[in-house]
Amino acid sequence: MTLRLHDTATRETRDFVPLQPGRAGIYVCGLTVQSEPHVGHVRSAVNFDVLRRWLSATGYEVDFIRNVTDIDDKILAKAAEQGIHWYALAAAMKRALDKALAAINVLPPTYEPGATGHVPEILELIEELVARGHAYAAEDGSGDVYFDVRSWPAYGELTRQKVEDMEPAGDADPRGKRDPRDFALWKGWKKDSEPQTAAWPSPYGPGRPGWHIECSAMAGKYLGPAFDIHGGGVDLRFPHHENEQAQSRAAGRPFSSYWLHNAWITTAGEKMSKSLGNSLLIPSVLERVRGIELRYYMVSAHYRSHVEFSFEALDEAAKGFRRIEDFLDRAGGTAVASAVPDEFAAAMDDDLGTPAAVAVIHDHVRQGNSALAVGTSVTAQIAAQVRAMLDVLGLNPADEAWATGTGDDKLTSVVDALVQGLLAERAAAREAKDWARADAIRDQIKAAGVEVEDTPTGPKWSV
RNA sequence: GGUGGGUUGGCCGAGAGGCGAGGCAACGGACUGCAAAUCCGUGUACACGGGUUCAAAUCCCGUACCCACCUCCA
Repeated sequence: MTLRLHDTATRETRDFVPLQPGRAGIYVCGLTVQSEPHVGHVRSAVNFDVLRRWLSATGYEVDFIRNVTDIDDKILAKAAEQGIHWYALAAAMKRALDKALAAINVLPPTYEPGATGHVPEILELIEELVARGHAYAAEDGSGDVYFDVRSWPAYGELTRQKVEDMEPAGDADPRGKRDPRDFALWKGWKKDSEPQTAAWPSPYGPGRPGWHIECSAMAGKYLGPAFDIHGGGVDLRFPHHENEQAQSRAAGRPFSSYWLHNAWITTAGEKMSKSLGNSLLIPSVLERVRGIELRYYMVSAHYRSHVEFSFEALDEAAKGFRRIEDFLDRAGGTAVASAVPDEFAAAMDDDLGTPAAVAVIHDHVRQGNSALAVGTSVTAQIAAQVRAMLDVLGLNPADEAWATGTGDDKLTSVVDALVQGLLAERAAAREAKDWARADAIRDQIKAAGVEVEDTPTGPKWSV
């Protein structure tokens, strides 16, 4: 079986053929750390985390590079507004991002390069482009360096657009540009409005990297001139990815073989944009559902499908996931099967068909529950398969990534001791067929927020 | 104007010519002292109008509405 991926550059779902057998180099555009992460950011991270896990599960050695843009116009502007250093804002938002991603079990990338740490690589690439006649220093003394769109006939190939049809950038500063569509590789330091810490020396004068160039430079450094997969959100297709590809190819680097783009998650039909201010921040979402439930919600939709976020749908997903967890609880054990079922693998191989993959998990859960009812030995085997499938999706409840603090364990044992006392009383009442008394005890426990279920092996409680 | 995507049952959400993915909710049954959980069963779904075909949610033509990108964006 071969993994097939939908390449947005060719608009085809085609076999994944790595440049080197058994290895996969992936570059994903991470975030500009300018504000708290919301569910949209997290969706992208989860989608590509699933890709990475599936490649690993099928035997690939994966180099997963996800950048963090730690300097740009917005970071500078927001920091200035808040009266703090731009790097203080970037660092604080980076910590918030790390926390959010850890809460939904997104594996840390192999390496997470930042723009500010790669100025030499960026300048090297710019110089290469200037030398080849694809970039020029602005003649207005601004210190900017632009990519010359007209010098690269393939410009627009990624998004199938003709340069003539593109709207000229209305808000762009046209100073010194040969064409309004030319974009900045290097931004000259504006000494009147920007702190000195936001400028690095360069042959063009002090300045900082433009937005797109960092990804080309860092992908080149860590994955080489040619690599397998480049990912990001759909909005990045243009201009960001188009520009990345143009820059890289104009510098003689073949760049990415496949382009993957995840769709949006919206609220009230609107894009969850930083500028709209309707962001659903992760900490507040996690007050409602657990991280594993949020992740399940995201994985149950296909990465290329637009999702309309709603708390109702999130709650439903959480219930659906608990059904899986309940089965694993009842089945006991922690064994993980060495291989996932064929239907699951087929679903994943088909452009990461996580909805179908989740359906396979539910099918197994149903079979497992049936097996459990008659007490057959296949139960453990089914549970092990379910865990293997959940592992691929980053949803195995036994994964230590989901482990809660030690305080919880202590609390659990205290509650257990209290509940057990009441359950013993209830058992005595049931023994005496005093149903009214037994139910009263159950209601009393329930009123405290603890559900009691009678199982063949005795009563079980859960919060 | 250019480019790309969408509209599926009460809800979420797959599929991409022929057996009704899966989940949530609902209803009926089994189990249970009663519940819960679980299992079994129950659904005239594919925006609209034409067309192709033995067969269309799926392909073609047209229409409507929605969304994204076109140099801030996951």
